[in-house]
Amino acid sequence: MPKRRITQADVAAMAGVSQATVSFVLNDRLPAGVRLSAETRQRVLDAIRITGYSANPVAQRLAGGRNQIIGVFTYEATFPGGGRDFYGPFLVGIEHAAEQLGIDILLFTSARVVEGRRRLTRDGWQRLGIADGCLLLGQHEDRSELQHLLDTNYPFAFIGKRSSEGGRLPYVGADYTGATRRVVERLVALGHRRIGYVGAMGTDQPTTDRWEGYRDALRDAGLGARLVPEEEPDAVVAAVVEQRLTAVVLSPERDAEELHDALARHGLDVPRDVSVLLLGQPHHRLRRPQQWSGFAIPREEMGARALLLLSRLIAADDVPDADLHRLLECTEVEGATVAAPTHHAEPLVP
Amino acid sequence: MPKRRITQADVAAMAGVSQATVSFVLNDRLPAGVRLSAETRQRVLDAIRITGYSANPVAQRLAGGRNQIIGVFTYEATFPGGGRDFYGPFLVGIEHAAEQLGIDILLFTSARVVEGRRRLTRDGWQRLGIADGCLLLGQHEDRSELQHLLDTNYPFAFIGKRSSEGGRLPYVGADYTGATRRVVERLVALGHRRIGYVGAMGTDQPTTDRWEGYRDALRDAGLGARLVPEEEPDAVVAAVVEQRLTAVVLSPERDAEELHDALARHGLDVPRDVSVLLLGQPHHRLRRPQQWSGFAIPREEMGARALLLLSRLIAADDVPDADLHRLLECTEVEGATVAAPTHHAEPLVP
DNA sequence: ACAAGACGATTATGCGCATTATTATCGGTC
DNA sequence: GACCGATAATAATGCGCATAATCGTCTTGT
Repeated sequence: MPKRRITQADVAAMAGVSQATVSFVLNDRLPAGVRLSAETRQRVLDAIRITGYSANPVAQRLAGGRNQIIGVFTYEATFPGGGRDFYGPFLVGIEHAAEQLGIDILLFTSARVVEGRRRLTRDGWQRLGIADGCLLLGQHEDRSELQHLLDTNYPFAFIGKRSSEGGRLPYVGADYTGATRRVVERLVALGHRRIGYVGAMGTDQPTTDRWEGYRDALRDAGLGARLVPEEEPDAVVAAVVEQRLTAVVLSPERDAEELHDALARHGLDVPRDVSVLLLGQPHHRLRRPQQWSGFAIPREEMGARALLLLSRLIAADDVPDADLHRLLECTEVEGATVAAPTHHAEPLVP
Repeated sequence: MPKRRITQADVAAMAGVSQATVSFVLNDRLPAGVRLSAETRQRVLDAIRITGYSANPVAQRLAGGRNQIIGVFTYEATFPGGGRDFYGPFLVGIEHAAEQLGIDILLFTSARVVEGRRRLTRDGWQRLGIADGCLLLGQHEDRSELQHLLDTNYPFAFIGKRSSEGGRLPYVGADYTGATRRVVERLVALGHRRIGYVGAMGTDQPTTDRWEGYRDALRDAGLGARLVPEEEPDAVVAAVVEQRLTAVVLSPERDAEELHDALARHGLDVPRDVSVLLLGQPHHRLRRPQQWSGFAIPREEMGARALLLLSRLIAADDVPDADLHRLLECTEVEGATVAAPTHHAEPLVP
């Protein structure tokens, strides 16, 4: 804030035109019925350059214009449990794209966390208005909020697939289903026949997607799905032993290292006795440098592309439906926790 | 954005008062010459509750009020080289405090990066105005920008010590000098006599502070300072050998792991032959889980406290000078890279 | 010579709030 | 009964911009 900010009125005075004219030139979009001569236009442009004018984003927004700010709302609290480890990469992608586009990022940290979740309260809705649009991320299922979002015509986009609300929610997600499928197919190709899915059977999109990929891959291979919902590592190990699993795919909320240790305590080596594949980056902090096999969610790219999508939605309201949704491929991670099943693990009499 | 946002005018209508009255009640601060009866006040309060009114932050700001948004400006680009690893923790602290205070965070990612540094251009200054105040972080020495900041009376605070501009720059920093001093004293107590400082002799505050702590600790112990400015790990090792150093303190920009490997290649073990202490968290990503000895900068706390300081500056403009600056203690990290010097490393004839 | 456009702008208004200046009413005083 | 100080509020203004509504001045056709 310089001593006296330069306003459109200042520019107008210098160019010898009205404030409105300056606004027209700046937005490069003449309302119907308004015309400007090339010469006037140039005078205004010169004045802008000389004065070093730059728009006041607050006034812009109040007057119903755009201000090159996009909001980021995370449903889950960002910190407890090192949440930033998970959200961080998305943020990096968002910021990277924002930098390219000359956009500022507003983090809605003021929305109080209730029961571990941020909510879009009345206050929250009001605050969204500061930004031209908003990116939403995190698990969340409050129907009324989603509906409200759609009703208001406020530009927004989700990071992470959202198939509810009749597919009208714009998003950029990752193809968990396909990635899980490929990972399982790889196990099958290696000779694994008893492959477990370790994780809770939730109703959230990532979980159902992963399960779908797992189930379909096994079905296509003529094998059966085996859900291991147990929470406790030792219970998981018990299931592995009991069902004579030679490989498990692991939901990323589960602590792979704990499982690894539990397996070791029972004399099972990874990957010799059991292959372990991680379906996405682990949500907890890794304590050891081990390279887990599985796949990686392109979180940075998701963040960046979501911002790009949102920009389009803000700029034009006639974005084709097909462009509203985008699934990015996950990268397979070779890692060191997968191997062909050892012979003795194979039942001699299937 | 609900269908029709509720404004102060709506509340006023319901309470049967004027819009101004609502504003007075909300801000809980009557301008000289204005009085409100307790009864009217209550009616307004009720109307606010019933309508669920919540202020429009944009209008608030345009009218010269506060809007509970604080900006964060980082001088260095946030990403290249995994910068977020360094800035991340500050951000976490800031966000944490922001959540407590009900404040939103605006990241000024729109400021273009020129020569690896973000700059506060005219455009940047203008954009700062969106927020009530701003936190600045990163190395930076542009005098004119600092002066401008002071001139405009815009509330701001630095994260990281800033002694320039006659001590008028508010900051929350870490006590590099004291931490370095204690680390060196610890080495001396262990019996080390030839302790090198590995790092560039820059003019930036962290560097000069660390050097000061190092130099003073050695001086007080009657020992001489030994700067090892070499960049190349092998060159550093050469200096270590040549000067028969038994310990080195390492500037965090240096890659400790590379140095470790270079030492190993020359047959020097850490910490048996050479103790290595890190003066702060390493700026690069660690590839091995080794626990480096040294000290840790309380980055999260710095972020949080800086936000608190900024809040005070925004709320009241009569903050005592003494409260404008704050140095936090660094935590000493025990680690596994320090040990007493082995006898054979000690010169028999000093 | 005069209406009908085309041309090139300007004036006016409002966004939602903070704040300043102003007004209205009443009890008491000289 | 005119005057004053309190009391309790309201009207008016402006922040800087986008945008709708309006207004001159030329040209051109007839």
